[in-house]
Order: sequence, then C-alpha cells, then structure tokens
Amino acid sequence: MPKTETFNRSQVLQQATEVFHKKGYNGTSMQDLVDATKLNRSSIYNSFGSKLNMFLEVLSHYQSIHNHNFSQGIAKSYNASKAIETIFDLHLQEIVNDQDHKGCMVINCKSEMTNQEPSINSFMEKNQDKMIVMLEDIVSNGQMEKIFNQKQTANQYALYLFSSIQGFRMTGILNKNKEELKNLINIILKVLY
Amino acid sequence: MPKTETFNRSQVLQQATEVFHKKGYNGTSMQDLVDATKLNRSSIYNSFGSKLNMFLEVLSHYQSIHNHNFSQGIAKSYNASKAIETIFDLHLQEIVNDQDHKGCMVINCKSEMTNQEPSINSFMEKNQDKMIVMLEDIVSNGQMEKIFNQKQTANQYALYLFSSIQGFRMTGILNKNKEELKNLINIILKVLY
DNA sequence: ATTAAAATGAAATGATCGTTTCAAAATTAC
DNA sequence: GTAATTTTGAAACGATCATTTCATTTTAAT
Repeated sequence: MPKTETFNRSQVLQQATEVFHKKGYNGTSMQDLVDATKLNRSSIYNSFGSKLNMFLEVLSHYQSIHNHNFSQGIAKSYNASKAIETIFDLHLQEIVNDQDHKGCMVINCKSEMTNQEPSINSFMEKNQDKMIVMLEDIVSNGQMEKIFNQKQTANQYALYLFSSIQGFRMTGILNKNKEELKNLINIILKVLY
Repeated sequence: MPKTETFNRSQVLQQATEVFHKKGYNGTSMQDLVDATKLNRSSIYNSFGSKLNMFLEVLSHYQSIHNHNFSQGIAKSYNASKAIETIFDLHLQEIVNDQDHKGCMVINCKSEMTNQEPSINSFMEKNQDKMIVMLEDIVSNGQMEKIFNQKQTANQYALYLFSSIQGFRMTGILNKNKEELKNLINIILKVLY
C-alpha cells in the first residue's frame, strides 16, 4: 500500500558523505545536504530523522566501505607483513588522491565531535576497539611466524599502529609527497622487525 | 586623549581559547565568545575585527605558549634523547589533564579548517615547518652525539616524529591510561636508537 | 477504482548566525 | 573644564540555522 522509497539510499549517503567530509559536521548545513542529494528537505527528515542521525549513518557507511577495502586487501596478503603494508598503502592512496586536503572523515569527526556528542564518542570508542582487534590479530600472527619481534605484546603494537595511522592521516592533509610518505611508512613499521 | 583598552587582552584571548578549544571554530558562536570574555559584542569587533580574525589570534597565542613550554623544556635537557622525551612528556601531561577529551587545538583546527580557509592552511604549513625544523635540529644533534642512529636523515626522522606526535594527540583524545601512553612513547622513540 | 500510506514540494517556524549601527559613557591631554 | 577619541551598551541587521507543517502527489494493495 505504501509508496516505497524511490531514491537510492546508498547513493544519497554517498552524496551526503562528500559534503560532510569536505565541510565537517558543524560546517555543513541542511541546505548543503538538500543541494548535494537533490532530495527534498522533508524527504531527508522522513528518511534520516535529523542532521545528526544522517551524519551517524554517513559515518557508518563510510566506515563499512573502508572496512571492506581493508578486509579485501588483508585477505590478499601472503603474511602479516604484507597485511600491515596493505593497510598503510590504502591510506597512502587515499592521501594522494585527496587533492582538496580533507583528511580522513573519521579522524576529522573524532577531533570535532568526540568531546561534544555522546553518540559520536561511543562510535569512536567502538571504532578504536575494532581497529585494535584487527591490528592485534595481524601482529599476533606475525609474531607467531617470527616475522615481527616480541619485544612488545601484540596489543601494545596494535595501539602503536593505530596511533601511527592517525598521525599518518593528519600528516597527509598537508604533505602529499608520495616518496616521503612511503619512507615515513617504512620508519613507522621498522619497530616491528 | 583616547580612552585606552581597559580589558586584559591576553586574558581575553585565554578565555576565547577555552571556548574555541572545547567547541571548535564552527561550533563556537559569537554569543559564546561574548559570554566567555564578558566583553561587549562591539568591543570584540573593535579589538579583533571578526570571528575568524579572533580565532587566528587565539591560535597564535596558543601556539606561542606551547612553543615557550617546549623551548623551556628542551633547554633543560641534557641531550637530544632527553629533549625528545621532554616534548612527548609535555604532550602526555596535556593529554592526561584534558579530562574533557578536547585534544590538541592546533590539530583539531588542522582537520577542521585547513581545506576550507586559506589563512588557516598557511598557518598550518608554517606550523609544520617550524616543528620540523625544531625536531630536525634535535635529531641532528643526537646523531652527531651518536645517541641516535643514522639509518635515516634527521629530516626524515623529524617528519616521523611530527607525524607521531599528531597520532599521539589523536590517540590521547580517548585513551588516558598513562602507563599505556608512556609505553606508546617508548615504542615510537625506539626507531631512533 | 478505491483506499491506505508514504514521498514530495513549498512555505513557514522560531532561533540563532556573524556583523553593523549609533548614541551614550568613559578616559586622556590640553 | 573642554575637546578629542575610544570603549561601551543595546538594539537591530539581513541571512541562515535545523526543523516542522501540511496540502498535494505518487505509489501499491485491495
């Protein structure tokens, strides 16, 4: 009986992502979202509830795409060493392709909203947990295979890598020199061997 | 003949800093600044010109305080090793004391505004240059004293440290465990030896 | 075709945005 | 005290904010 949602929700989320990514949450107005999605105001509110709710959905969407890319890249890797390199290479590609210096949307959001919005704080804690688990798993494998050293626990190295990735993305906002960034990755990963 | 500025400019900047730091640039309204500084709207515009101009002054003020702390800490250090440790320890203290998870204002601003506001982009490029020069100088000394290795140039290590500091501050937004963070610093610095 | 339910369009909501205006008050030099 | 100059206070500016309202259109099942 009901008329069904006509627009492509995933495509709308993608369009909203681009705006939020470029302007940040507080810098994005509902008018920006109307313009970007070509949806009517009321349709947005019908489908997403509020600006914050839409943003949370955008964040999850963005994250799930990245997790998918990660998983795919890691699955193709022969060993733990390649897996870690793959993760950094994916970030490197994003940095080099990001010609308008937006940085990583999740990291931008962490710095903008974690201390202001409980739902974002919770998202970021879960995000960190997931990342640490994933990294710890890879490091742990690498240590069992004697590829990585055991001077630190896999969990400690995982936090180090998580921290390094954030720094790498922040650095990549201004520095797009591929060779310099590749060398930076080399230095970051040296401690594991 | 003129009536002179009655308020303490440095104190007003400090009050404005707290608001901008907590809420970010786009999240801070002129009303917030009026409330925080107890200044009149027109006084703010007379003295600072615009919200963006006030923010730029706040940023410089914040940076000069930190540079001063750095310089003082580094001057007290016996050698390059201690100098680097001092820098990270200062950041560690800020993280632990930052109970409302604001993070570093400069890094927050970098992620919020670098791609949107040319004056901020320029500020951030200068900031990076200064930091790299300072770090490169310390590393270079450490290499001459044979405290640090020479597998990479001082400039490459400086970029690595700059990147690591940013990651450290981003990590510190959610993670306040002092022992865990101290261990993280140890891992970060290991590559230098 | 009729009916139910949702999507849509356009306008309006009150609040807040950054900024300006201007007369009144305050201060300094003469 | 007078004149010069700036800081203030309070109100107002038009624009934009996120959100709501509601009548109209569109769709899907009966």
